[in-house]
Order: sequence, then structure tokens, then C-alpha cells
Amino acid sequence: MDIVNILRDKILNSVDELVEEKKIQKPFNIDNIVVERPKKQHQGDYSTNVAMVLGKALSSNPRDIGELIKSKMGDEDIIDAVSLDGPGFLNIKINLKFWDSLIIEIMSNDKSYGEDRFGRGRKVNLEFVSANPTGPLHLGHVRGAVFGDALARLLEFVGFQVTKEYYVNDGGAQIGILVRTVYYRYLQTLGDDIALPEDSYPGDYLLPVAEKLLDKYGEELKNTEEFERDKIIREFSLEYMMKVIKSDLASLNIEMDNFFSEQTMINSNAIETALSTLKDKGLIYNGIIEAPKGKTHTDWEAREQMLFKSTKFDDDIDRPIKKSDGSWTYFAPDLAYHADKLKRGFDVVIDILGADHSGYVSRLKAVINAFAEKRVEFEVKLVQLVKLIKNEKVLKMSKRAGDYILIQDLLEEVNSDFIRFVMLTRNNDVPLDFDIDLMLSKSKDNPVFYVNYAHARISSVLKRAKELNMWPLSKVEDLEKRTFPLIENELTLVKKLSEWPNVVRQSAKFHEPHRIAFYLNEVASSFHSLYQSSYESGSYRFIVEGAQELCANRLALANSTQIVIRNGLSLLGIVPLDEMY
RNA sequence: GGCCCCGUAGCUCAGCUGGAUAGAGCAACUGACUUCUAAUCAGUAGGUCGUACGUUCGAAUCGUACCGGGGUCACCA
Repeated sequence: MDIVNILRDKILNSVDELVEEKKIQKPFNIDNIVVERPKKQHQGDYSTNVAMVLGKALSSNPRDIGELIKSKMGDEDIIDAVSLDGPGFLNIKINLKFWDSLIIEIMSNDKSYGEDRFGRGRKVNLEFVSANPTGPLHLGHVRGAVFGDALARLLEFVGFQVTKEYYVNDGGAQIGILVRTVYYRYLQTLGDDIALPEDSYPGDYLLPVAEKLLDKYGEELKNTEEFERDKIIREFSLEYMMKVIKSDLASLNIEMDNFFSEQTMINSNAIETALSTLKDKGLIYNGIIEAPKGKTHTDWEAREQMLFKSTKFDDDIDRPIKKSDGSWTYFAPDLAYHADKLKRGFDVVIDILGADHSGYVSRLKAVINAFAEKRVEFEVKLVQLVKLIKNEKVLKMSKRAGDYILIQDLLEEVNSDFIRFVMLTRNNDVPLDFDIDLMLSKSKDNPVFYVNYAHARISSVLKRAKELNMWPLSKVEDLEKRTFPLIENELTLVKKLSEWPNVVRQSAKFHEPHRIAFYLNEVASSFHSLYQSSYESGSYRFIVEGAQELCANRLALANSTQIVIRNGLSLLGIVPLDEMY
């Protein structure tokens, strides 16, 4: 168990004791009690606001309550001293022995240091990317992809059972466009001097599909009856495109658990089934939506459509299920899809969407509310768009051929780890400027290098120690017998390492993987500082030949640091480097 | 006009969901390489947390109203 939880338990026990002794009343709301690392060193190793929270709940003086709790928290193995400061903070000084033992704990837990169980095995459906299968992935997809993947790793690390899901839009109108475009490309490949029709995908990324189509079918498609031909092209192109997309994802170190086909779902009559459930609940009707206010819609005309009564669940307007010509809107299959997620028994459903879909959120929530039969946690994470910068100009991404930056093209020049790290070093609801030139320059501005450099330095030290037979230690337990007091710089680092389990918990709880990236920077910084201190003083070294005993502790500290960095990077889906190149 | 997101150092961003004297990186300035890898480190300087009210022991954080920027708004996906 990690230090924050240990302290928290001690604090809560103290409160319970005081209640039992009738020195204070039983408080109601104690969720706000936090145990955290204070910013200033003189404020102890950990501090808690318990006295102030209770002061408010019981409406009495925080400092009085603080004194009472303080008296209950003394003489413990891990607590050295408790002081009552400021408006009522309890500042806790941790015993030096504890920090020694933490190093051992990290080393013996290794890959599982920081793991948590608060997910309690609950099933999470995490939907992300879900790009239309009409072309390869481009830069616009990367952020959501990387974010979703990191979140999945994080949630698994804290005990959820995560299904990473990709919704394949293979049932809508855009597939018709895909088929038509591929057919024209096919004709062009055959030598026909023919221009692409108006409504088609202009990029040349469909040319290889046409070529492969030609390899397999020869010229015969030209004479095949249209319905049959479209069917062949459709299947062929979809399979091809999904293969490309999967390989794009793989090159970003992302692997989906499930590809959910819209068309397959439609074929199973899922839409009708879902709608009949909603009908039974009186949530479907035919009606006319009012014209949008504010803006003047010259082409607006009243139409009667089949509508979903999402206003019953706090949506602004009821949403159309069918277009006026009677065909499904995009929303109809998506509604059935979300009903299906619930049917599959997930406890937590998370959608990751681009911020340009923010208007879609309330109707999805309405769907979940309409169908959920048990308590389901539903959240839509919106990732802001990535602004692409090249030659100091913002690049407008459009589906026109030229300014389309494909993931494949990008990865030819840049390591995917860098892309991942940059994307994850930002809260997802702030827009991200992605400077291509900076990225291609492989400069020192590359933030992932800083963390990796710390990792590589440790690898290098351990490798050298191994050559000198100083590492690995014969047994981790050997370390327990030693009592080398950690010096100041070392303590700073160990204390930073002690935060890891809490960082994991908080990131997972709030679905914010960027906290991991920031934390790793802090760990790296703390390590670099310690490492560098030998240049300043000439005295501190991880390896001092002939001083095996002294070095054991230092090497163990380096090793635990590396474990934390490795665990952190692996949650971000980034491969740690043993040496810089 | 409605809804969503953002506004914190010159720039890019954190700020642990209400706590103590608001922090990093880049850029600027001063200093440290005969090494276990200087892609690093130590230090200096830089702030009306968009504005104004409010909630309370206490606000960058919560509420309301404004200001500024971005996104989005039936019969697209």
C-alpha cells in the first residue's frame, strides 16, 4: 500500500477514535479530505487538510480539531513528527527509514508498482478513432487515437477491464462515394482518360486500391453488372482500407480489441429493435423541428420526420431519426450502437470524439439514459483539434489531396513515441499546435528525450555497475539490512517516486493521462539533478569503485527511478530507451 | 442568438477538483563538461491568474454577468 493511503487510513482512524471518545461529533462529509505533497519543503513531506474540512463540517475551530488529531497521530513507525501550521494544516514528517524501505518496495513490485484495484474489474467500453473507412488515418485522427490508447492502458492499470473499440462506419452514404471513386480509379488504371466525378474522394490514396483490384479481377469488372460490381468493389475496398487503418494504428503502437461494423449491426435489424424499445417508452414520434434561432436559414423548410424525444433527457431539441425522404440519419445507427454497448453489459462507457462533435454529446447522453437499465457511467471525452503548423503557417486540413498529412508520411520521418508524448503532454480540452518543422528537426525541443535520457543514463550506470560486479544485488533483501541514510538530493528523488501510485490513481479517476507525462518530467528532472550533482561537488557518484556497500543503495535508488519511468512510459505507450542515439 | 471549450510569466502550458508565499519548459541573462552519456545541471529575472461582483475562515479553482479567442447549431457524416 502506498504512503498516501497509509496516511489517509491513519487520519481517518484518528477521527474515528476521537468520535468514539466523544471528543468530536461524527462528521458527515469527509470526501474532501486530501493527503498531498505540499509545495514548500518546510511544510513537511505530506500534509492534510483534515482539520479544516472537519472544522467546516462540525462548525468548530480547525486548529482545535487539528490539535486533537495531531495527538492521535504520534509515535508511529513511519511518522516522525506532525505539526499544526497555518489555518489548520497538519504537516507530516516521514521517518527516514520509510524512504529506505520504499526503494525496496519499488524494486520488489517492479512492473506492478503503482498498480491499483479501484476499477474492481468493472467493464469499460472505450470507443475511439472510429475514422471512416474511406481512407488512411491522417494527423487529425492521431490525438484521439493516442489519447484513447493511453487512457485504456491507464484504466487497465487500475483494475478496469477495458475493451478498446473502433466503430466502423461501413453502412452510410460515404461508402457509396468510396465505391464510385475506386471504380473510376480502376478505369483510369486501365487507361481510360476519365476524370473523377464531382462527388468523390480526390486524394490519390485510392489508386493502390484500384491497382490491387485490377490484379485480382483483371478487366472483367468493366463488364460486370453494376449492382454486382459495386458489391465486389465495396467488399474489396473496405477490407483493404481497414487493413491500412489497422497498420496505421499499429505503427502508433495501438491495437484495438474490437472493430464494430455498422453494416453488420444494421443487417441484424438492430435499429428497428432499438426503436421499438424507444417506442414502447413513448420516446419516438413524427414531428417537425423548429427552425434554428438566431441565424437566418434561407433554405430552411418545415419537414415532418421521425424524431427521438431527447429533450426528455435535457437535450435542447428532439433529434431526427429519419430524413424527410425516409432513410436513416447518421444518428439512427449510432443510437442503436450505443444501445448495443449497454446490452453488452458495460459498466462504464466512454466515447472519445473530436471537439467539433461537441453538439452531438447531449443526444448521446439522452440515448444512454433512455436505454440504461442499471447504473452506467457514461462520459464523452472531447479532444480539441490539432492545429497543424508548417513554415510558421497554419495548415488547413481538407480532403483535397495536397495538404493532407497522412500518418504514414509523418512516421517515415518522426518517431511515433515523440508524437505520442507531445499529444499527451496537454490536457485534451486545449487546442494543440503541432509544429511539423519543429518535429522534423529532431531538436532538443523534443520533450520525450528528456525523460528518455534519464532512463538511458540509468541503463548506462547499471550496465557499468554490472561490469564491475556491483549489480544486480545478490538479493533485494540484502538491502534491508543496510542502513545508509539517504542524503538530501536522494530524498527529494525518493519522495517524488512515492507520489507515483497517487498520480496513477488521480489520472485514472479523472481520465487525464497527461498528468502521467508531467509527472515523468518531474521524476526525470529530479534524477538529472542528482546525477549532475557529481559535477558540482565531485563527490556524488552512483559507482565508486571499491565502495560496494555505499553504492548498493545508490544503485538501488537509480533502479527504482528507472522502474517508475518505465512504468509511466508504458502507460503512455512509449518504449523507453536504454541508450540515446 | 443558443450550447460546448479556452483565457495563468514575452511564448507553450501545468496547477493534484476550495487551501499555505501561483509553478514548469522555451526564450533572455550568469555560471558548470578530463564524466557513471552536458540531449544535462545550478542560479537570476519575469504575474492585477481576462474584467467585475458574489459564495466563506480561505478562490486561479465554485456561482452570476460581462470582455476576448476557438468550435458547433434540423433534412452531413
